[in-house]
Amino acid sequence: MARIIALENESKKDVITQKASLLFIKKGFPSTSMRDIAGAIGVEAPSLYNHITSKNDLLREICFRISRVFMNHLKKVESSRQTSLGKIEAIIRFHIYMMIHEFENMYITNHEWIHLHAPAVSDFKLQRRNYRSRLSAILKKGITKKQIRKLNADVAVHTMLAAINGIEGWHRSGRKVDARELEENMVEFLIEGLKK
Amino acid sequence: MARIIALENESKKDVITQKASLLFIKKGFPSTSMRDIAGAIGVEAPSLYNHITSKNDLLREICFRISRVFMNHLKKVESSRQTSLGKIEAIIRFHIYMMIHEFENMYITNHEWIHLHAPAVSDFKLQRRNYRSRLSAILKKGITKKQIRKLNADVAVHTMLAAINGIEGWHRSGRKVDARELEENMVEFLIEGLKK
DNA sequence: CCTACCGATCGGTAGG
DNA sequence: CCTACCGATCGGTAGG
Repeated sequence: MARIIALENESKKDVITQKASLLFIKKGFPSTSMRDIAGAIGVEAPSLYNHITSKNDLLREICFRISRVFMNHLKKVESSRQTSLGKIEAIIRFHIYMMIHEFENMYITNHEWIHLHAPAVSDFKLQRRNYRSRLSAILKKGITKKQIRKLNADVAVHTMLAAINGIEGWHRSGRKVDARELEENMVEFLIEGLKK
Repeated sequence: MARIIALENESKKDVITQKASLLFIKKGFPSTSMRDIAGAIGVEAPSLYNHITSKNDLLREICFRISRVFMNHLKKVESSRQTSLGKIEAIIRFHIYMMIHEFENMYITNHEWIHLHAPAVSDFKLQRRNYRSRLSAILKKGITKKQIRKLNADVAVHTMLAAINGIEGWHRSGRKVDARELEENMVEFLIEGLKK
């Protein structure tokens, strides 16, 4: 019984998060009011607070869930038996996959995290910095082993991640590109730019 | 005399725009209040309205000035005598230059344009679309002439522009990278990815 | 350039 | 899940 109630709460919260995500993308986090979210669901704003803690908490959960997913993936890649270039390609493909299949939460994480509150915002920045410096380490190893072009590794990491995050422009403009074609073209562009 | 007053008004307006830009970057456009801007200058909020029309108008002027600069540059490149790859490199270098030297206004234009009001927002999207499809045309010509790798041109345009706009991450994190090193590494990465 | 102030809207709480 | 409502804050105007 307690189990059923818990499940009902979770699913209602998921509905809120989902509707909120779409509005955050459309209007931005600060311009989306709790009344907007409530209206999209069909309830009054105060009712939302039976399921969530605060508007900012909604944002926090989205950003940290995405952050966790990338951290877990990175750990697997780091401990895999592949060349450095192979690892980078796996990471690139995973970022592309996430931009396509988790677009809403990716967009919000990439753009609205600045509105996180006091401890969360610095935790988030720290995780991000850590993630990128570990990518940088993989690139540097690949450069040493002459698999990767001699580039400034930090510049290369920022460049390739930004390029992939640019897939958002695709969703926004509503252009029709096959996901597979997008992935293959982007991977070729980036890998050929990196490959020695 | 009228001339002098006009110049004074312009310069005061420039101060407002400049201070507002910094706040828009730090807090986002919607979360920046007119009181924030006024406070940063040292006046009361209503005083701002002697120099500007509205908060949204401030955003509009920033976005359309940047848009105009890119359109003018593109026109020059299009009519220049260079290979397609040469044109693309010139455009890449110009985008990098702008991201470094006009960072504040570039950041706002890239991120906050969604908050533009009714006719401006669609004008802006139209200009953007037009600009990108003209870059795409240059790429396609380069592919036909076998100067450029056979890629989906729209994907390539989005990818390279997003990559360059990613320079914002650099400013934000406050990392120290020499502008010249940043430019050369990024150009090499992107051009080698495009070159046949 | 200011003070005084407007109507609207915000996130969130009380109480049921 | 609702109504009723809070204090705060918003963009902007009036009037000087």
